[in-house]
Order: sequence, then structure tokens, then C-alpha cells
Amino acid sequence: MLLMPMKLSHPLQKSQMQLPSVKTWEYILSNCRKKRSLAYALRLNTYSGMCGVLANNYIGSLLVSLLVEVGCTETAQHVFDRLADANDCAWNALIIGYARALETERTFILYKKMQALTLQTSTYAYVALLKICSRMKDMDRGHQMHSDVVDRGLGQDPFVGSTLIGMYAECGFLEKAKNVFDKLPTKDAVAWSTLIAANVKNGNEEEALNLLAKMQMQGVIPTAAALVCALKACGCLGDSKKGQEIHADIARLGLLAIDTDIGNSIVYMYATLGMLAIAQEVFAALDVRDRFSCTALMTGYTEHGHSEDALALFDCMQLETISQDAVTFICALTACRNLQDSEKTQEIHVEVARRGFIHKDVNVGNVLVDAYTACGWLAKAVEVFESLPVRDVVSWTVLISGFTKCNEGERALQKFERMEQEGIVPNSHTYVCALQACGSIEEEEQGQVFHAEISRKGLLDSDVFIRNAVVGMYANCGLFAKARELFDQFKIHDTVFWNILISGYLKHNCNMQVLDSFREMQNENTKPNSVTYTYVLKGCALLGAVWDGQRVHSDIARVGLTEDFDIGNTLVDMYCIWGLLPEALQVFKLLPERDAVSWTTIIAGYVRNGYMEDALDSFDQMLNEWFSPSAMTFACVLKACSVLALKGRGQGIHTGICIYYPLELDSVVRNALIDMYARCGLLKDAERVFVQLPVKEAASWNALIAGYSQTGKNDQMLCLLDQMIKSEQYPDVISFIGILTACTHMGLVEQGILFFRAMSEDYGILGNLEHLTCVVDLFGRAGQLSNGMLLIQKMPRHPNLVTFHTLLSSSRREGNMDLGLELFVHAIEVDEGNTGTYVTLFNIYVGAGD
DNA sequence: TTAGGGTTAG
Repeated sequence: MLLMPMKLSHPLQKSQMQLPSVKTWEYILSNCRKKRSLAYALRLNTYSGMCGVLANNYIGSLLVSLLVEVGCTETAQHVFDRLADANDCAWNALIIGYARALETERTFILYKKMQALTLQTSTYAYVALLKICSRMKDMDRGHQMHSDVVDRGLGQDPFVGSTLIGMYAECGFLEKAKNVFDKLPTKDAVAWSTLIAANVKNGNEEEALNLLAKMQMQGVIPTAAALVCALKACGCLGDSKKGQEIHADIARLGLLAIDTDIGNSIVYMYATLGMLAIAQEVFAALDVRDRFSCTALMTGYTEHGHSEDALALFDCMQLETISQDAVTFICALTACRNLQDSEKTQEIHVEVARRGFIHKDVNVGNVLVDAYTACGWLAKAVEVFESLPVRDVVSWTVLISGFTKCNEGERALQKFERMEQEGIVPNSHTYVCALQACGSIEEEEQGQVFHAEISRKGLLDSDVFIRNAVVGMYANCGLFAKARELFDQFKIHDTVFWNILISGYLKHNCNMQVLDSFREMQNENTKPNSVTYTYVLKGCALLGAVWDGQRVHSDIARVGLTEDFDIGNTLVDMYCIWGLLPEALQVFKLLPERDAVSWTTIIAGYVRNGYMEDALDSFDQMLNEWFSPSAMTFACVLKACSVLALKGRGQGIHTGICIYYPLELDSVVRNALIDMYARCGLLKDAERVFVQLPVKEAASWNALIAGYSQTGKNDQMLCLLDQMIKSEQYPDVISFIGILTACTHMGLVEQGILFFRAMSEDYGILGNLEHLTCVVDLFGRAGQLSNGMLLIQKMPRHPNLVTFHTLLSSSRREGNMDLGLELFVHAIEVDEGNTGTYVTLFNIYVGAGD
């Protein structure tokens, strides 16, 4: 009666009134193992308890094995506990069950008990035990297992052997893996494949390819796994020739049809090698295009500058309902990161959140944080980061790197501190980012602490990135002696290493050292690249080293780098800085392609050299050619409007910025707007922009001060100065130009002198020639010519033409012919060809004649 | 029972 609803098969039904015999049980249980029916196994378990068959150790042990096989390890454990004396099979089965469920500790406790009872561990159980060591990368236990296996006489078993090779490879002990392989009496295809995989896994791709050749020479037919690994090795090595050979072999032997992994691996290999056309061709010919082949192709696109295509393929997958998993989303987000596409990032963010990937896979969260920081959207990146259930060292590194890239070095270092407090150990990637943060904010003390830590951990010599980052940190902090000392310690100086040193010199305006290092680099026979050339050109530009700059220009032409975007733009900039506009224009016109930076450079060049109309014309042309102006472009054209006092044009540009580029309204643009409005006399508009500033920098105050000063609103200027000081924003070099100019216009000689003194005494600012000239003007306009002359004679700096002209004009106004003549002689000494000097002297005589 | 595919940070 009890058995009727259970619908068991006939041997049991026949003998309903009797308890089944041991033989019958054995038959039923083995039948059930063949069927692997969970429901059937559980019913048998219930029934066995009721009919007392567990008193029989053999049958009980069989039931344990059955329950493990259908995945009910816990139930198997219950049966096992009720057995008086479970046999080896039951023990082995339980070990396998726990190992499969990744219950490491329970597995090993059971194993130890089993050994204490001197029961025989099966090869199956050893394979399971070794796999768990491999999975946990537990080398200590793995090693123990290896010696137990040998003691047990299973050292030459092919299954155990291959598993041992895999275990050592997973733990990073390639030599030990090879030893196991060498000791195997018969090396089957799986053993070869495992050793090939072991080499690929441990970065020994060349050996992997050698092994494939050896395997074939010994007449062992490569398995799909071996071919997949070999293709991966070709991709890693960048060996397209070997890759194509293997591809041809696979095609010839018709292996593509036997295994989809092979086709996918071919796509991946070509994608990694950047041979995207062939990758696409193989992909198109695949019988099945699944998420693996699609993601493989997407990887190729993102790694070789075609992130748009990666996203297009990603969208295609959705249209064709090809399943997508976490890895697919990681690839798509990498593409978003490369393209700095905040909209698509957000779209994918919604999708990965909906599907729970952010919580299931830390890598998805990591790449999402990275994508948001690349878009400059730090708030969003932090929001994702804080919401992550688990944060690994990559999560922290991405965040630290993001802060540094967004010029938030200090916050980057705060995150580093928090990371350590949370017990995450930084690796070399993390240190590189932290050192960059130190360099960016010139936090030399912390940088030195990191340097010491890195040395202590032995990371300094292990990694070229670390080496570069440490030297870069010192160079960026301006600690050149230290940077140079370390630089010299490392014997190999590649181009990147030189560039790091040179960029530090450039950042700190040590332009002579830029040129010296460039020469030294060439003496060492290290070839400069486009990055080196841009640094050196900038150094020449700032140094006014025309001869050197032109020589570097011809070197660049000789090595055929004139078509490089960055170099072309830097050349234009260099000639503009020197005031050689025809040369700048010639380079600009010959650029094979122009970008927004090229246009901005030429516009800035016009502004710098006083060609304001040309600057505005170029701006119109830039817009006509559909280039997007940057904050820098707007700052330049607003300056042009400001100098030309083009109210309407300036207002038009302001409107345009607000409509089309709201994000461009950064502090540089806002300050330029204040300057433009102030100089055009639209002080109300200038004040409106000023009031709206979230942070008022010295430049913002200066723009308004200069505006008030130039339009004669001197009282307002003094009032603003007062506010500036109260807001704890101290006036700087430029502020004092505005202040002194205002005093000159107001004829406030005493007040002006007081400000001039306060500049050095109260604010510690060393006045330059421009300030001194302002004071000369202050005296001159107030009719105090002799004071002006006295100042000129006692100046700590050599006066220039402007200084002499300033007092010469005052002499004309005052009709002081003697002083005028004296100043004329000085002015001629400075520049005898300046017509202005002669005109002013002429006017003095004309005035005297009247 | 053993081996193999697409993934993130400097």
C-alpha cells in the first residue's frame, strides 16, 4: 500500500508484502543511478528509512553515492550519519559532493577522518580534492594532496595527473606543473592540452606554441582545447603569422564544425591582433553567433579604437535577441568609457542594475565607475561606488584614478586612505594612481611615503609602470634632484621614461632642462616620439629659443611627423608665442586635418598678438566648419570682443554659450565674460556674471576691478577691493595693476603710493616693471615729473620703452622740453626705430612752438 | 572523473 503512489519499477511491485532483499535494493539503486532522477532518489531515501535497510552498510553506502550524484549532499550526509560503518564508496561520494558544492572545510575534514580510518580515497575523490585546491588557489593543501596521491600510488593516473597540472598552473607554479607532466608515463591529449593551457595562463605563450608543435610531432592529435589555447597564445604574442597558420590547419581539417569554441577563439585572436576585417569575416561565417563570439569581436573594437562599432554590435545583439551576460556589459561599458559617452553609460547602467549584474559581479560595478569618471561625472561614479556590495582593489583603483583625472588629487588621496582603513591592500596599479595624484597636487611628502612603501614591498623593480610613476611623481613635484637620481639608477631609459622626466621640467617651467634632456636623450640614442616633440616644442616656445625650435621643426619633418595632430597644433602654438604669425599660419594651413584644438590655437595666437579682428574671423570660420568651441576658445574670442569693445558681438557669444554649451560656462569663461562686459562698459552685466560665480577666484575679482578702473568707476573699484579683502581672497599681481591704474586716473597719488607699498609690505608681492610703470604714470599724470624721473633712475629693474613713453607723454602734456629730450634719448637707446618716440618728441616741440 | 572561449584599473 505504501508503495503504490510511488510508482516504482516492477521488481519492487512484485513483492509488495515482503521487504526487498539486498540484491533487489542493489538493482533498484543502480537503476536509479543510471536515471539520475532526483525525485526517484528521494523516494528511495524515504523508503529505505522505513524498511530499515540502512542497517546494511553496503546498501546504505550505495544510497549515499546515489544521493550525492543527484546533488543532495546534505541528505546523503544524514544517511551517512545513520550508517554504523560506511564503506569507502560512501566516504568518497561525500567528499565529491562537498567539493562540488565548494564546501572546502567540510571536504577536508571528511578527508582527514577518512585517512585516519585508513580508508582508500578514490581517484575521483582526489580529482575533486585537487580541483577545490585549484579553485581556492590553495597551494599548501594542493601540495599535500600531491604527496598523498603519490603515497596512494596514483601519481601516474592520467586523470589525477592532468588535474595536478591544472592545479599547479592555477596556483602559478608552472615548473611544478611541468614536472608532473614529465613524470606521466603516458601523456594523453588532455595532459598535453592542460600543460598548454597552463603555459598560456602563466604568460608563457611561446612555450605553449612549442608544446603544440611537439604534441603534433609525437602524433597526438590536438584537442579543441589545445587549439583554443594556442590561438589565445598567438593573440597575446601578437603573432599573426602563426595564428593564421593555425587557422589554416583548423580550416583544412574541418575542425570549425566540431566545436563552436574554436570559431569563437579564431574571432577573438584576430580581434586581439587588431585584424578586424578578418575577425569580422570569420565572425560572419560562423554557424552560430553567440554572446562569446560577439563579445570577442567587441573586445577587438574597443581595444583598437573602434568603440562605436563595439556599441553598434552590442545594440545588434539586443535586436537579434542574442543573450548578453555580465561580460558583454563590461565590454559595452568599456566602449562607453573610451568614447566618454555619458548617455549610453547611463542607459547601460539602468540595464545592468535591472538585471542585478552590479550586485552579482564586482567587475561590472568597477567598469561602470570607470566609465562615469571618464565622462567627468564624478558624483555619479561615487554614487555607484558607494552602492557596491563588495569592493575589490580594482574598484578603489578606478575611483582613485578617476579623482586624479578630474583634477581632484586631494580627494584621490583621501580615498586611498579609506581603502587601507577598510583592509584592502593596494597593488601596483593602485600605487601608480596614488603617485599620479601626489604629482598632480605636488604632495611630495605623501609621495615619498608611497615610494618607501613600494620599495619595501619589492614592487619598484618588478614593474615598469611603477618605476615611471615614482620618477614622474618626483618630477611633477619639482624634486628634480631626486627624480634624476632615480632616473639614473635605472639603466634602461626608454622614450616614455624620458618623456616623464621632460614633462616634469616643462610643468615647472624649467625649459632649459627640457632642451638639455632632449639632447641627452638623443645622445643616448633613444628615439623621441610625438609626445617628446610636443614637450620640446613647448619648451622652445616658452624659452623663445627660435633657432632650437626651428631645428626641432625640421627634425619632425624629416621623421615624417608633421601630420600628427598634437605636433601640428603645438607648432602653430610655438610660432604664435614667438609672434611669428605668418609661420604659424603656414603650419596651420598645411595641417592635413584640423580639430577644435587647432582652431583654438590659431585664435589664441591672434589674440596674443593683438590681431583681434582676425581672431573673430577665424572663430566664424571654425563655427562654419562645424567644430565645437571649447572653454578656451570662448575665453579667447571674448577677450577679442573686450579689447575691441564689441558689445553686441560679446553679448551674442554669451547667448550662444548659454544655449549650446552650458557645460562650458566654467570659471575661465565666466571670468572672460566679466572682463568683456566690464571693458565694454556694461558693468551691470559684468556684475551679474560676477555675482553668479560659485567660486570667486582672484581672476574674477581682477576682471571687475580692471573694468571699474578703466571706466573711471574708481569709488566702486575701491569698494570692490575692500570686499575682496574681506572675503579673504587677497589681491594678486594683476589686481594691483588695476588698483594702480585706477589711482592714476583719479589722480590719487598718495593713495596710489600707499597701495604700491602695501603690495610688497602687506601682501608680499614683488612688483614687476608693469607696476613700476603704473607708478611712473601716477606721478606723471599728477604733474610730478621729477618724482617720476627719480623712480625711473632708481628702478630695481631696467625700464623698457613703455616706461619711457609713459613719462614722455606726461612731459609733453606738461610742456617740459628738457625732460622730454632726456627721455627721448633713453627711449632711442632702447629702440631707435620706434616711430612713436619721434612723434611724441615732435609734439613736444610743436607744443612749445604754440 | 582530467583540458579549452569573450571581462575591469596604472
